[in-house]
Amino acid sequence: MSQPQLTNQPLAITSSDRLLQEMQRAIVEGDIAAGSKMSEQELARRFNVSRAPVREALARLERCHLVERIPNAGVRVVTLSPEGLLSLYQLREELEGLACRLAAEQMADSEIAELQQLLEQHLSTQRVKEGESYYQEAGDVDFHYRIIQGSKNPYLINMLCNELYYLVRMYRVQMGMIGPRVSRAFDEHRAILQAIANRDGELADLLMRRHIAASKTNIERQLLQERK
Amino acid sequence: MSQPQLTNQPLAITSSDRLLQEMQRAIVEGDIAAGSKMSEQELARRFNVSRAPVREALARLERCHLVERIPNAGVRVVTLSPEGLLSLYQLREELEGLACRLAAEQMADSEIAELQQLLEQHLSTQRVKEGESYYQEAGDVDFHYRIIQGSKNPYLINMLCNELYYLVRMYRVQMGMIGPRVSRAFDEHRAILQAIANRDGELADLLMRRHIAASKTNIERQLLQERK
DNA sequence: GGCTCATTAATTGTCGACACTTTTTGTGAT
DNA sequence: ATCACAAAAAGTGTCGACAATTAATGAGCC
Repeated sequence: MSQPQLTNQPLAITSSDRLLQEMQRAIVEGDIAAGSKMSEQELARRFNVSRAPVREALARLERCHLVERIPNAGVRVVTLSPEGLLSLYQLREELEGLACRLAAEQMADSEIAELQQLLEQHLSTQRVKEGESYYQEAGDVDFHYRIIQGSKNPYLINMLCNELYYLVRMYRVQMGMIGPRVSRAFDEHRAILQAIANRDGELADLLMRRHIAASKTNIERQLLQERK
Repeated sequence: MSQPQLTNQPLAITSSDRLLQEMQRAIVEGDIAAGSKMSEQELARRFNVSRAPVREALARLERCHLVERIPNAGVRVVTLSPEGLLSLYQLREELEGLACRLAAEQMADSEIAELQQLLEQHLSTQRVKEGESYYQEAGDVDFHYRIIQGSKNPYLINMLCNELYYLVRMYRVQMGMIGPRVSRAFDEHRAILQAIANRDGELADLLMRRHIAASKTNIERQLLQERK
């Protein structure tokens, strides 16, 4: 039940890989504040490496939209905003909808069966550990991840699993939004998978869009609640 | 009527910017063969710079899917394939369709008017220089570019204008596909823009998907013709 | 006191050199 | 001749230092 592997490189091989993972985690979880500026030298000192791997890692962070870089002026962590969240989820709806449609065509029967099994397993685990949100998050990630992989479209996979995933997670974490919606999400997952099993791409597409839209409004509500 | 500016940095400021542009052009136009391996040292010698900016440029080339990098083993130019083309255009259909839907909501009346004017201008230029494909290409790029910008969704803009654009262009160029389809494409452009002007996002979405699908089958036909 | 401009400090971009990994070459055995 | 294994060559990853650019500091003027 471990966190699924979202990158091709199994474990940190090189220095910059380690850095990347550390900084991804730090930014996503807010250890490095949103909007703050990151000095290359400071990071180099902090992690006991040269500036070269730091630059490499920063370039990759920019790639997954966690930092913004201005030439000759350095990088700063992105700032979260309702508009940003909306833009991000607009894309997710479209892309994951497409992923479902393709998965309904491309996934092997064995892959679908595996995923069904995994889903039931998550559900039982969830029932035991009621309210323990981490497992929900892990299960949710796992489900979406497998469907995206099932689309067999390498560009789509790269966008969702490498370029957009961490920012989505950052929004969720920093808005304290890994919350309830558990049983409902499970039901929605099951319906989506059933549509895929029936090779009904259109329906799977529609259901996934609704699923993500629901998640979006859920976060938006949370966001408004904090500001009132 | 110059090539529209697809990147935020107006002109090459830093060394790696220059390198990036040179290599993008070289790869897209086939000066550096698809599938060939690129040595950092060799590139450094060839462009009279150190390896540092070369690495920077290569990282950005990877970002727009023009090269693939294997840790500790170097980078090689991507290879073109019918499957790759299909995957790419599947995404484009979806993303540019979304761009149209958003543009229908977000574009200012003035922006739409400008684009209409530009389109007519392209058409007249095209009629004069019948068959001169470059102008067609430039006009096409320009049209799509403006609509994408009109979506006002920064992630969508980045994906289409920075990450996918050059690969799309590589497929078109290396398959000798900047060809006819001129007047028809213009008509399709006009219909799409009209739908946007009418604030009919649904229709603009549909028309754009068809427009791209037509372009795709056009390239596929070309590809099959070459192999017969 | 606030603004402009020159000077200083800090940060990024680039360079050449070294350490480690991968690939190639070459040697010997089956 | 083919294959396995070892040595060498090439290439990537990392390091520290210098050059160029940007941001910060302070003096002078209004």
